[in-house]
Amino acid sequence: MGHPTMEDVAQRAGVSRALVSLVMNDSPKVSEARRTSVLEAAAELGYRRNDVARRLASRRTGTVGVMLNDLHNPFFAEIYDGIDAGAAEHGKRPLLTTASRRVAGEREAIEFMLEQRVEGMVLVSPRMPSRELVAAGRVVPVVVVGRMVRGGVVGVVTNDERLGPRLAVRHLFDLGHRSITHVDGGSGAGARARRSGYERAMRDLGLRPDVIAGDFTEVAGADAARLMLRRKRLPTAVFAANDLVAAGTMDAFEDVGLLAPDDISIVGYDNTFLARLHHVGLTSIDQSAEEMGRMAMAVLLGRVTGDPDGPPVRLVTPRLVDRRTTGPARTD
Amino acid sequence: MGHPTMEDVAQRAGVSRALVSLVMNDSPKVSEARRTSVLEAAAELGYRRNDVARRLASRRTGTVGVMLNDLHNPFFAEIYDGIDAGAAEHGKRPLLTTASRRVAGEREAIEFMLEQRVEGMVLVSPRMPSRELVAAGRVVPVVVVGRMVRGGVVGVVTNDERLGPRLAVRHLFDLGHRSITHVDGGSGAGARARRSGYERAMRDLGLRPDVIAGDFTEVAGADAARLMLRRKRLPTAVFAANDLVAAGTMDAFEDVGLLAPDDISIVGYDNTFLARLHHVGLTSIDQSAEEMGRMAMAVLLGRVTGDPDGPPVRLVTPRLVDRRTTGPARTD
DNA sequence: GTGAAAGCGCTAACAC
DNA sequence: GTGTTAGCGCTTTCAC
Repeated sequence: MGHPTMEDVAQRAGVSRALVSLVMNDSPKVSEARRTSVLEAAAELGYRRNDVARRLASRRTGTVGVMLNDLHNPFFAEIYDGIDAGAAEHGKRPLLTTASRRVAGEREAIEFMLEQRVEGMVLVSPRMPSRELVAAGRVVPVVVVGRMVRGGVVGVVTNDERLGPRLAVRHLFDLGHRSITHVDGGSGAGARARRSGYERAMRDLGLRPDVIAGDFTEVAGADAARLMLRRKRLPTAVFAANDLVAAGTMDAFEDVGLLAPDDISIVGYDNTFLARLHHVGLTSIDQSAEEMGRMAMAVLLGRVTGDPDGPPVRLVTPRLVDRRTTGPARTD
Repeated sequence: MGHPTMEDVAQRAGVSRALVSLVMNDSPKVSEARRTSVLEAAAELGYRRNDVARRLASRRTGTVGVMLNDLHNPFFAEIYDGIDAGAAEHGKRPLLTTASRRVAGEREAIEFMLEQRVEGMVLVSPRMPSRELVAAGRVVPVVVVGRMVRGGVVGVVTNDERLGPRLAVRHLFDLGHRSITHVDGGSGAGARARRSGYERAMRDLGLRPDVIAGDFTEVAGADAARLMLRRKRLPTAVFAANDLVAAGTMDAFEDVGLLAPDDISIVGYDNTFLARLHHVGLTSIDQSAEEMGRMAMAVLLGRVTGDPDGPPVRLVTPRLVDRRTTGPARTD
């Protein structure tokens, strides 16, 4: 097979293998003459270091695993931007994996990363039981993004799931809405906390919570909307588990001629580019994705190097971004 | 450091290291008794195979590299679905990397994958010069998705960039449009071919092409729209390089009160979920992303195993999906 | 069936 | 500065 080795380079340059290694790692204690001839030999041979061997020999992999639960959710792409930037700043290479929103996919991804001997992992919106996350956290440092995991074994970066829904509900309440339905995220990461936050916020205002089971996808949002349409009374507003759900909900309502904000108000979550598109103009709860990603990497690396700076749980403060899908409650 | 090794397992089970290896690889020639005791010992120790060592020793990595140029473009997520499925079917693990739409990012990603000794790579929409892609293709089998690369060294899966733009232009022409501006993809993958296809289609209909330089992003689309607005005459239709550009264009037009399809018609490309959202309802050119991903993996694996089945270049036939952003040309 | 032994390509002391 | 020598944790003949 092709790939030349250090041995090949060493022979061609007439030096020892160790010297080649030193050159490849930019060691200062190599004479300029040697360095040049080694680099020349390497170039001629098309040598490229074998990171597999390197990792084995040096017993540090220099890579951190990153699992994105769903590549289709733009929110995760934004989080990844922060993770990637954070990793680059610290000289680490992220090993990116995905789970396709399946718990089995998450297990496979985690197992894969562990077999690659990553030095730590950041898991974005995993839906597996906390117990399993903690188990993973006992093998290597782990930071979970997008949901709470208690016990202090794994680091956490997430937004305040009490405040976010409260902002949404309060905003709608102030617009006169009293009948606000929540389409939740089903078994998705943080869905339960978000639902609880919603329920609490509703009760605090003396309103009756109304939850429809969903998932963090457009399809789930559309299904939920159709379910609402079959009921005898339609809510005046919908608080969706995330922007995708909101989009799906709006779609299905639009199919029967109901438009936001005139016929029904809609609030999303995550403030993704989808919400920001002017002709969508979705009112949404922002939780600064990129910053969360960067924060996750910072927390992780602190734990990897053994000197954590700051607490293991970081709570980001969400804020409401008011756009065009919310307005005064319709009066039937 | 933690991680137990095969040696540890072997000692605990009272067998040799080789036997443990056989068990871990499900070799049939191991007695049931041994197998059980080895697996028990492994479980007790929390043994997890070290894939780094495994790959070094077996000199096959079993992984194929996948580079997605931009994690934010939903089109790529859909392509990845196909790639992932294809890889799974063939027992390969994809090693996912991203490039953030920068050529430098692409080089880093490719270099990284090569250092990991991937058995092959599929590069989704790279914007680096063909020369570099061919160079990479001489190191390991490479399949490029989303643009043409000639010479037969690297495999190619892309759509017919003559037909796609032609469908768009023809559709608009049939609706009475004669002034159709193309916002192109700048230096993005396939942007040039798409632009040429547009120009040719226009000329074939006796129309004068009008191109505004862009990029495959919403921002570029919005910029282009604002540029058009500063001109003396507005086209009656816009053919955007992709759905993101189309969305950005629509946004900027909407800012000044111009709506599709009444004031201006818009056609996108890729038919992503964005176009499919009902309240966007973007007319777009579909190129079956998932199938392309699956195809790419099939072509790649054929080349990896040395028995390519079928030609190295696969041309997918695009089709127009007519939605709500295109209508009769306005008559000034 | 099972074990011994020789690597895989590299790093990291340690001598010189 | 440069070379020698052990490994890193595993796979893979090849005997027994």
